[in-house]
Amino acid sequence: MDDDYLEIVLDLVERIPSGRAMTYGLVAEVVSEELVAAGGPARGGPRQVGHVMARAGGGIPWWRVVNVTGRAPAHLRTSAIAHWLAEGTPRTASGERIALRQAIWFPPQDHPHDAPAAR
DNA sequence: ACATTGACTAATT
DNA sequence: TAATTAGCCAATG
Repeated sequence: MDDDYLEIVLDLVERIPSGRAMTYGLVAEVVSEELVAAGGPARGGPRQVGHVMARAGGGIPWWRVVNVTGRAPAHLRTSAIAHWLAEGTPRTASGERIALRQAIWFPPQDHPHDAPAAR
């Protein structure tokens, strides 16, 4: 993937507020929208986002990006949980995963509570 | 060009 | 809730 793609993904991830989270799929969708808005073709998917994260390594709040089940990858699970605890991210009773319904975050594009018809 | 793989997801069971 | 299966998109061999 291009550095372009990488930049957009990382920029988005860094905008996720402390104590909140986004899923890989959601990140992928927002990035695609950005690409289209920039005049390019939509590309990438959840797995591409994952690859970007892997390449970026540290230096970004990777623990705020989780899979759709609210869990972090096996090898990072423990430290991710520590971060969630430190940030007060809503977690499930088991503590191993994030309570997505409460923690999920969407970029501030508009958050109208009742405007489902648009687009 | 084909097969495999991966910080994934959605639908079934 | 957890395990399986089949898609998915792009990179790699």
